[in-house]
Amino acid sequence: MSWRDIQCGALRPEHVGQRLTVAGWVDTRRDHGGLVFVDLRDHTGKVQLVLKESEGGHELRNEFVVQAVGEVAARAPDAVNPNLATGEVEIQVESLQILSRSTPLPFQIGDDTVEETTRLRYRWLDMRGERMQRNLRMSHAAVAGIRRTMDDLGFVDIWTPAMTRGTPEGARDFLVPVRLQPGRFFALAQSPQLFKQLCMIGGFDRYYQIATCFRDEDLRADRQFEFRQLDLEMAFVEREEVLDVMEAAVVGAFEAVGKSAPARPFPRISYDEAMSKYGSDKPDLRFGMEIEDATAATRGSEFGVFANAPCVRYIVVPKTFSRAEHERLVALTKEWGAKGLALLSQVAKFLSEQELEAFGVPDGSSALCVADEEEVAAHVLGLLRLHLARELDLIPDIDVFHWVFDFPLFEKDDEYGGWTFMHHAFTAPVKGSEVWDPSNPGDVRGQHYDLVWNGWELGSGSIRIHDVDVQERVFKTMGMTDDEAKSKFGFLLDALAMGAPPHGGFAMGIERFVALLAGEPDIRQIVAFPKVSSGTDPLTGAPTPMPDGVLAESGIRALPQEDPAKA
RNA sequence: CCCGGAGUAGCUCAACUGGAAGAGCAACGAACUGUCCAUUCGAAGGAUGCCGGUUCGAAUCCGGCCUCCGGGGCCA
Repeated sequence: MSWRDIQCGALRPEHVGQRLTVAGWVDTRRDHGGLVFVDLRDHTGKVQLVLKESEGGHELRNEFVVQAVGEVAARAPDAVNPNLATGEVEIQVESLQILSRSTPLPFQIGDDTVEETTRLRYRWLDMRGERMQRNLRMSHAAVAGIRRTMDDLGFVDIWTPAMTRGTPEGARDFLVPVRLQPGRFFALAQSPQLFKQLCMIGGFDRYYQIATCFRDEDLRADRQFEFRQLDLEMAFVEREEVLDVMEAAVVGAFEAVGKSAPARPFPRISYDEAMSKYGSDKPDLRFGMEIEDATAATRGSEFGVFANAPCVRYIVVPKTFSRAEHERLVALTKEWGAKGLALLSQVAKFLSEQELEAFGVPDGSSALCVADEEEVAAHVLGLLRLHLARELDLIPDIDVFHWVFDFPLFEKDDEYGGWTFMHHAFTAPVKGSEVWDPSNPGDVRGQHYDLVWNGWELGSGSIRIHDVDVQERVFKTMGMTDDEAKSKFGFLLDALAMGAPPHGGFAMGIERFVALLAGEPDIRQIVAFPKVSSGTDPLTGAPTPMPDGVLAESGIRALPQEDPAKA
């Protein structure tokens, strides 16, 4: 005997007259004394059970798991429920069995006003609701669509280690102590980057993986400690071929979830344009409000703040600001690193007619100006642009995908004063600039590309270095000695020296992608069991302290921590 | 680490300038044979996140802390 003959949401008039077994959760019950109605729910939907006095319906409570046997009956015309797919039928229960009881619930299933911490603490209940069912199923469908696309395109799914060698550069690693090697640690992989390159050198030509990655950095709406990425790598390719595959994967995912896909090819902008117009390398292109430059026009201004600044930039906002509103924005921009934020109308008295004309602010609008280093002005105005667009509700409900190209290969390292890579150390420089002055590499561009959807960075990729000399030059530019390079990345240098094909690839964050696909504001709605911002799991209570003996076995000892209960 | 917001019954929220902590839903008891998030009646439910201070009197004001959310820093 099976637990059920049919799922709850599948019952239709065609089943009338059949004696069927159904099973599911008690969604609601309406107890009329001699007659009890129960909406029985599973993930496919609900069906109404009708129980007579003798069937034990009074004992049922919300979220009990029950099995019912009965005849499917047509409802009387005036008893049809048009809000239910199964609303034309009901089950006249002959026997009912309670398979599992439930204590009173901390919240009602499907209540979308419940605080997220409570939902996460009782995620198994949250998952019974329509929202998580939809999101996790959509996530599955999107990944299935991606896998299908990759398979069709001849990519080979190769598993790479989660436990690997730590890298001091870039994001912090999660460390794994090793009992057999006391005092030594694996790092959880931040991405399969080097392994997939080795797969190319190993002759696999097209690799992909839905890879789990780990980064020990503060959590955000779009960041968890662990996340998955569509990770792919191709040998003997140019940039365009990689982009083409990625667009195919994105479209494949859209089609798999039944949404109309964005038009290909996706538009492109350069890093320089993104930074100057939008102050961000992942600009939200759903709206304008572009950053403009008034440096030339104010170079000889009598207004010293403008005249003496290395750069004067501004955005024009379709609103006038009160003094209080302006002051609030000033406080915000100072927080972001600006010295101030000038409202053009307030400093207009110091400016000439010509200067004011150069700004060209229409009536009813305001120009908000930052006079500072170019980098600061771009950064601050970029953040302000986003902030005001959200606040003033200027972002249309559309989807914009685009690529960003021509990133610098290196950037200044504020912490150590030297140079470091902008994305990772394995991105190839653009053709023709394979040689540079390691002490001043700021002008070298990399064959790097980012994919952006509505201002979220979905992922990035590059054509990699396949020439061992170029790779050594990159390490050197980062201030690594030959010995250091050899000890950290000797295996890569060896591999590159033994017949490395030209290759390149990409990595796209699955949770970010699905969150946008599902219209969710953060990736916790896409992750079955996410962590909260403090880096803890409210469901299991992890992480937990470990007994000293366990730590000792792994060759480590915990530093004493202040006990918050005593403080 | 920094900035901002929030924390009142199991859940979601009220409580004006400091003046007796309240509602809906859930849970509990009861009535009811056609409801559909049934209805009606009844009873119950609270150290107002924690610690301290001001006050005749604090959910409300002040100080410190905790937790969650958003963001900055950080994050190929």
